[in-house]
Amino acid sequence: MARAIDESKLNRIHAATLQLVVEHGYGGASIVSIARRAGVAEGYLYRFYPSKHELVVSLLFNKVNQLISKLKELLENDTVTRSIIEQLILGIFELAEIEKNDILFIHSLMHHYHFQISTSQREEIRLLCEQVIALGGRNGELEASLTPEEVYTMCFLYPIEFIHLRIKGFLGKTDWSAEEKQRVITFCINSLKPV
Amino acid sequence: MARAIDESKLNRIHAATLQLVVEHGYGGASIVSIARRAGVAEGYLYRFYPSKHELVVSLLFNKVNQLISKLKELLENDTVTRSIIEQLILGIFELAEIEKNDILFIHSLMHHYHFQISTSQREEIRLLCEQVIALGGRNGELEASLTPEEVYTMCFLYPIEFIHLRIKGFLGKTDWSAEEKQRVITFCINSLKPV
Amino acid sequence: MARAIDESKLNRIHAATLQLVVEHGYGGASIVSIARRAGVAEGYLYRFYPSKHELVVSLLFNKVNQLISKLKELLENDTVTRSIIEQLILGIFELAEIEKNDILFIHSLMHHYHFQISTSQREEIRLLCEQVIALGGRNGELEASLTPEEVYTMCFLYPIEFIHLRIKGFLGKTDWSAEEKQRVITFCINSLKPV
Amino acid sequence: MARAIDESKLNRIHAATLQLVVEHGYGGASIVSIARRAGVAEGYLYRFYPSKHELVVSLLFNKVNQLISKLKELLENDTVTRSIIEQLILGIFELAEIEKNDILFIHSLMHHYHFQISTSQREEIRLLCEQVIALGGRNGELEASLTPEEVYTMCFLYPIEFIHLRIKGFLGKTDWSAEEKQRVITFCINSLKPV
DNA sequence: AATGAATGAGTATTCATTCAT
DNA sequence: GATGAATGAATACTCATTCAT
Repeated sequence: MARAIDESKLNRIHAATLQLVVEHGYGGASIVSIARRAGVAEGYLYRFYPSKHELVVSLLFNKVNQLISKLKELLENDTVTRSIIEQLILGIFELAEIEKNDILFIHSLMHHYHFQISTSQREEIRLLCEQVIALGGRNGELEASLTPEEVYTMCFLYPIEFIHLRIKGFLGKTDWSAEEKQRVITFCINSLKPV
Repeated sequence: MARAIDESKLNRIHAATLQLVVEHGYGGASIVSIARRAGVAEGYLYRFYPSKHELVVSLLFNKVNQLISKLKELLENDTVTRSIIEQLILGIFELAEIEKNDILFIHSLMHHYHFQISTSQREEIRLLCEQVIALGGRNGELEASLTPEEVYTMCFLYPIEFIHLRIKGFLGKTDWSAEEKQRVITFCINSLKPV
Repeated sequence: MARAIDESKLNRIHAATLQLVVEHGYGGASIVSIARRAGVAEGYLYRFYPSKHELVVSLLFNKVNQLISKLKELLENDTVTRSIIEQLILGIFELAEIEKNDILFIHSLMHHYHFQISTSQREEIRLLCEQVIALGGRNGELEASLTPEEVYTMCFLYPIEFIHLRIKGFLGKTDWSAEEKQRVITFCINSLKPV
Repeated sequence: MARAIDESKLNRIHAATLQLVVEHGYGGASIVSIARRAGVAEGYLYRFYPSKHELVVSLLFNKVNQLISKLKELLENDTVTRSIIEQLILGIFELAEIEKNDILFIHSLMHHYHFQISTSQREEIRLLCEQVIALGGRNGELEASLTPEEVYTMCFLYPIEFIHLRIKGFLGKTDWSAEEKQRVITFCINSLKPV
């Protein structure tokens, strides 16, 4: 009988939060600015989240889940390690091309003092990296002694940092070509393959 | 003769700032807390820096310079690329062992929205990375088509991220052995060497 | 025929309001919490009261009326002052025993900045106290020069404060015995009787 | 070397807080209004108190202490119970005549949901009341079976409530004559004396 | 009739910065 | 020079009230 929840409002809050955290950092993304950009009342988001922190945590969780799901799916449908890694990194690039704020958002918060990728997601990542190692070990594509940390570093962190450095123009360039994507992949695979 | 600036006070301010930024993040390191820990008056540091931001920027600049100087020195005194890279990474580890806050400080701010490694330092880093590539190319130790970005990523960013992940216990472990340091070096060199 | 107002809903609102004001104070009893405890929608009570304030005022009015009616009834059916006072105070205790929130509610609001016993009720109380004085004067049970204020203080305020002090455990004890009730009555009568 | 703390500012904060709590209740005395009336910056009082609540608690403590000290002093210098009680009540009236907000402030908070006279002060009051009872028992001025609660109620609470009822004009009058003060005293003593 | 989505003015509190001493 | 008293704009969050459905 009361009016239905306007889903688009919640979406706009999410979008505004993501955008403002990317643009001005967590501290610079004030509730007022988020509400204003989303076109809702200041107090509205407290109907869904108990605090600004929780809102951002939840958003981070979802964005990281996207990445994890991508890798999970690849591992289920493919058995060539090289191809899995290639698809994963291409997937991260694709995400950055479609919605570059998603990657910048993850990047911004994974290094922020008050945030961390959740314990459960870290565990999931570790298991997936172990699967990659196991698979790569069986068909001789990867060095056997590889640690999950190394796989995580090269397959997740490295592409994310690469994209971040580019978008921020750290060493000049602010975008990337198809060749450069391939180079990131090659670079990653080379570092993981047996000596 | 005017009284000399009390160097020890300034040093204490620097130490307190570094420590508190690492412990509580930039936002959590308040001027009051910095002044209190340094044992000086709140207003005192404004004699040297126009703002908290400038103080931190300056500190970041110095800490990054340490790293750059290290590499510069190595490049001047050594001509074996492998050895240069090894020494650089060992140097970063050594810094983290002696004063882990230095690395955490750099890590914290290089990803912080309001900070960036300065343009001039970025340029210096680029030139040094090019020198490494040139040297490695001449004696066939490195792939010829390597970009400065790749060298920066593997020789600076990767060890720093590794140390950070460990100290924060991202995947469990919170320290590192001599073997693990060697592994980071090998991993880095493998990724850069010719295929 | 229009649907009758759902009396039970209104009752539940009243009960919830009373309870929450007693438990958390006027400020701590939010509309949401009242509505939730009553099992009605937030907006529902605005059909009956223009504001939270009016709701509470009306409730206070009713609760105070109970007390006034008690005394009125006693004055109509009894002519022994001592017995009237005894019955009144026992009545207040009884109320506190059956539904201690009623007394705590009155107590909480009669001292609250934004509330007051209504002018008309204050007048009623004054008249009743005068009746008590007149009656007590006629049969020599009470000091002739007594003021309504004194009667009000000893017969209403004192028992209410006593009950409140006990329930809150001001000086340790949190309940009262039959003897203690008698003592309150004696104490009250002693203070009002001729010297 | 820095400027000295302006004591008058702190005094003005205390005065403003007292006044505004009396005028608009605890909830109605906002930090902005307190600061504005005191002529200081909003944030200033946080140099002395960690919160609005603590500020008010501390003020209440001091005001109640005044009352307790008064009684203590009387008990040390006098041995006639009647005279002690008389002086105490006259002292409370005097306080209300000099600075009626002090009494209203105590009255407002002693009944407020979030405040209470501190445990230690309640204990002090209990001990003093016991002293009064002991003294009054020895020289036959007071009923032997009196409880501290009864003494507290008649000697503290009753005069405070009386003053409050008058100032608020509960039953019409808004001040009191010397005779009326004497009457309060007589009333109090009568209620406590042996039957 | 009854709901509860949505509002936004209001709250206490923080903290970098200024400047009288 | 060095201090720390004082400022006030900015912050996250609350909640009585309105009104579309």
